[in-house]
Amino acid sequence: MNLSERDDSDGEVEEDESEWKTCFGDSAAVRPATAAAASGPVIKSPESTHRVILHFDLDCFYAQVEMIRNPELRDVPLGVQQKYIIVTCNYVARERGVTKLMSVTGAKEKCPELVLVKGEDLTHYREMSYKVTDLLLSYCPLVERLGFDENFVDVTEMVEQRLAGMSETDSLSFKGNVFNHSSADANASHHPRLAIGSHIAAEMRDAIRSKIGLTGCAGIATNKLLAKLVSGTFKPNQQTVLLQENVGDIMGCLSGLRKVPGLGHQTAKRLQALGLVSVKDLQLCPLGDLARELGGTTAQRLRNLALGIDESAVTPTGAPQSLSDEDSFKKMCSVKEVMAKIRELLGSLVERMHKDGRQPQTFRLTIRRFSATNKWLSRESRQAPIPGAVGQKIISGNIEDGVSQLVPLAVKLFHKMVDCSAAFHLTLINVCFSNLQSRAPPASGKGAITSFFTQSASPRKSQTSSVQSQNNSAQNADSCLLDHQISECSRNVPPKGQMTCKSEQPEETSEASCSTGGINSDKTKPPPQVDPEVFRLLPEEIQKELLSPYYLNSLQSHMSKNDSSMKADKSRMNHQQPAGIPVIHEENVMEQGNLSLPQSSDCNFPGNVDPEVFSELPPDVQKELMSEWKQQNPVLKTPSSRKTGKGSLSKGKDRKAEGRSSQSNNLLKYFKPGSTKQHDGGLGL
DNA sequence: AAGCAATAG
DNA sequence: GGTTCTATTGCTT
Repeated sequence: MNLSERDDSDGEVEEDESEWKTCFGDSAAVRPATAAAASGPVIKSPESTHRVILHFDLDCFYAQVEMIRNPELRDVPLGVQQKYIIVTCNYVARERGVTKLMSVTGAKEKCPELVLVKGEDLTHYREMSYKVTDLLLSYCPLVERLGFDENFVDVTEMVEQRLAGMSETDSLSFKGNVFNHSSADANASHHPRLAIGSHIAAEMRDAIRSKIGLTGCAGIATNKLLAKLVSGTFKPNQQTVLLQENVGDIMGCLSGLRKVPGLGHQTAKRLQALGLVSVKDLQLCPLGDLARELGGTTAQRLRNLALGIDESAVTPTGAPQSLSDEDSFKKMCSVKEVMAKIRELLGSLVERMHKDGRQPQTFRLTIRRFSATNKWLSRESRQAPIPGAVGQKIISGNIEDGVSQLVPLAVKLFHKMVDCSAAFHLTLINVCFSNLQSRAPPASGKGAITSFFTQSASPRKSQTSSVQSQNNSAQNADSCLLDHQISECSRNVPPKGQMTCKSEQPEETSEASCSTGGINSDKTKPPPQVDPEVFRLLPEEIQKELLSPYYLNSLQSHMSKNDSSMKADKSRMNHQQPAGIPVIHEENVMEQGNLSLPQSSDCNFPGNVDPEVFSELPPDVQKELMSEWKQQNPVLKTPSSRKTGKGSLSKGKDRKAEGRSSQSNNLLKYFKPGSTKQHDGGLGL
């Protein structure tokens, strides 16, 4: 867990603007899949600056969780320890010089009174983490997790609804900080969407605090990159808006290439080999040079990142695609020890798997061998299918049996990697379940569709259950306007670089009292949990299926499930279009591309890609896209390999979502009674 | 489908 | 960049 500081050294303030011609965005945004809405209109716009993206980042997450579990830790310097490392610490400890990723001995030297809590077991953190995600999901379906303590939320649709319901934009204001502006300076009526976004962010942060008890930062901007960058500019427990006119500033403030999210140290090294060390270097580097070194699409993507351009979608994360447990140690060199460790790890993994409810199809064992050089690198793994019977055992709750049956499999894999007739020295073992399948619906016939809906019922029971009470009360957040000081971590920490940011003072959070639980918010619709709009669009047989007692039952027992990917699609249509040509029709964008869901016929050449746009792409990019598109089709196959003609429900979806729905892995396929509508009801329409 | 690299917190 | 314990995606075979 790494709630890293962003030390913004100062940098040249660079012009942003222009350069639009280069902005082909993230390649992901161009994929037929992501471009969503197969039948939607192609909007030619350099970047979707009308989007409103939120990034949430909890303050020293592990430490906060521990302080909730034991309130006596609130005011003492607290460090969370994994092995011999302080992975994070609270702000009291930070004041005394403790930093993240410091060795325990080093931290004790700095701060002898430091209280340590063991944090190797992630269970509690994971649970809290999902509570936050689920709470955000109760507002809006487009929530993407990034690690345990960060979430992106695409609130474009919510913003549009509120905007449409407003008579005058004069009364608008920004909540929280505005990057590089004083409050007097920033005119909210010039940036109505971001202004509304800042209010939504404030409401969500307040809900997270009042319902869950966690504080954190938020960034409000027009894409994920910028939202993430700006969310860290005022810490802790504050939020910041980034205006388009300041994109150049914030990118210029980054102290090095590594500060660009998505640019890791390997690519930073390769770029350094080209003589590029600063963000500005990357911005100015001729695309050809970059492309030669990294390939066309990567070159374009990196360059766009350096410019603050990022068309990548907020992709709903859903239930995890794999569950793993691991342990590291100084030395393990006997088979006996290895077996014991594998058993131990499998025990907790199987239990987690059981709670999840899905059935794993493949098992993987990973080891790390000791080696003086490159000690941390070098993980090796072997994986194998899990026999169906074993998988059944796991989910049926027979944990002991499940473990016992997996051990031989693990041992087999172990011997594929380690020759036990020779000496060995391991420093880590990891066990992992992946290819997680939801229970196959007993129904025959339209298997794919059925599972598309029913699978949602089971996953993530454990994590989600806690939110059930929150669903109802969440809509309340809108009307919650009572502010009150709580100040816990209320120091205002301005960015180190020079930014004349005006802040709301130590940001206060609105206090409880507004969280009177949701009374009765249940809407009863044709099928109670289904967005009526979406429902209307479905083919009749699917409508019938949704109304079947089987499905309704499964839904009703899982009211906490929200979000439909179809709903997600609808909103995606509005803002995720292939980019490419510098023509801006921002005002029109939102009207178009509604409700095209079921149309998407079977044309496999992406109907959503404008041939004109395509033809203007660099040849190598064209080639890459073509080959990607070719690979789309096989992905459609369900485990039973049928293409399910009417299964074209998922046609316009992005590849990730596609894979997920058909491979059945996760959650996120369920309906919740108009989540956004409920929230917007108050102020929106 | 398998294994690994890169990226992330 | 290096600690830990995860998790995801994309490349290569």
